[in-house]
Amino acid sequence: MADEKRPVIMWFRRDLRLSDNPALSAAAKAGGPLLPLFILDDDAPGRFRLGGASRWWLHGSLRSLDESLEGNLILRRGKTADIFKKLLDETNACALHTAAAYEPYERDLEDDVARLCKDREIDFQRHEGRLLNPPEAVRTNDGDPYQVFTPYWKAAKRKHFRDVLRAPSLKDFAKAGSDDLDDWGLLPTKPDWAGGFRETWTPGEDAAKKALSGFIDDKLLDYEKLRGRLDCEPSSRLSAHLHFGEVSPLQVYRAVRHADEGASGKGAESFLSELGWREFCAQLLFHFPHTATEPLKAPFEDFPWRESESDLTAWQKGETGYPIVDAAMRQLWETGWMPNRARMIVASFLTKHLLIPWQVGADWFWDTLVDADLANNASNWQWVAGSGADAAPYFRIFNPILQSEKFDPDGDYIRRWLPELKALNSKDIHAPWEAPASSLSEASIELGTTYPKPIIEHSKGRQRALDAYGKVQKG
DNA sequence: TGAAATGTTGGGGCG
DNA sequence: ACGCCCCAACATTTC
Repeated sequence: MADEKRPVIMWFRRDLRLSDNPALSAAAKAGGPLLPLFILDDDAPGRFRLGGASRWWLHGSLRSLDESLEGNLILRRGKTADIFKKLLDETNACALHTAAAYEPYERDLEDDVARLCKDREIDFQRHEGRLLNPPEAVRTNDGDPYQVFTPYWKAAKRKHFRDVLRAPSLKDFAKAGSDDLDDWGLLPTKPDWAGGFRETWTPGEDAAKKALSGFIDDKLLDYEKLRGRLDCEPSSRLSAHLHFGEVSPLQVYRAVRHADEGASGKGAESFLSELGWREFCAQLLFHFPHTATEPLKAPFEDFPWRESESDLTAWQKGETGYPIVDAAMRQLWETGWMPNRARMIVASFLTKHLLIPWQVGADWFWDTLVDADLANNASNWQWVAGSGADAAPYFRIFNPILQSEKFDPDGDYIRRWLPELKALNSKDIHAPWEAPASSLSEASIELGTTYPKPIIEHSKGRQRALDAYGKVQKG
């Protein structure tokens, strides 16, 4: 076995937790002093480089992980391969453990490191941990990857899942030079746009566990009934915790199943299917890596998208004149997050009413979401746009007014994020341009001044989208 | 996890 | 009592 004195590296990536971390448990058992490492590789091209909101979260998550490791987390910044060359020379490490990654760019980095280790006869081990099922594991009878969600999830749930792992006890740490986290500049300074983030979120493994148990105690039972509602808070809000691996999908799966014993099972099943979508998206990106930026369905390469800087800006700033869209976009800007239903509504509005490419919307989400995740982002945008797997048919166009009436019946969500409409009554708040003049003046609203008129009329936008779709069908 | 257009049915008002 | 029309309510088709 390994020389007792040679350190064992645990390469943390998006698995910033101690419990149920197979790579960490293996590294801890390996014998040598543990060298926990995180690398910030900012040379990543375009879509693979961390967005602004994610950076804010990562800072908190690393701070929390370092505390759990009693200040022993080693931080390095630069090209991954270069850092390992140096670190392996410095420390004479004998082994390197990490959780296997499944995104295109990350896999390349991982392969570079694997080669490096092979050259130096260092034991490199990839472990599971990011997903319930590794992407290769769930296949159709023909051996192909699934492209339809329902049969995918049915097959995925039948697989055997390992047991949840306890956090290993860690005593013997290796020493090595580390950057100061504050020098990485992950937090915004001028301007500090993260005030709403700090009020809304606590990154880190402890907070992730609290969020999970809080969700199970308070929301799971009614999840099926209330999912989609915007005025109450049916969401687990676990997305960013899951993205950074502060909690594993297996921990979530087991906790929810356990809590549900004896109950109807409806809430649990419906919530776990969201976890299923996460798995489904991850395996789609794994098998079809080009879908990070290109449509899965080829005809969409010729889709007649529009280009409109002013429409895009209105959407980004939450000034489209459709309260439900604008409320969601403001929530995103202020807190780095919005609920799934809201994401569908704003994505449908951008790609269908405005005919702006889904990639442009995905870019904005990438920079503004604390849970920005390459696989989820690409697959879900393509799902809405109609170019993806098991996608919504293109003619499925959300009516933002009906969605608003259905999922925010009293307008509470709108009022929360659009203070300028605060005084408007519940009946008129979904479509202020149709409100009687008296309602508007009572609420001190002047359309076009205090709140915009709709940038496009719904029926016109709908018709224009249907025409564009017709062209794609012909081509 | 859509919405709109179109079709069908049946109760009730009315001459 | 009867036929006619209107229209809400629901179902089906279409985009």
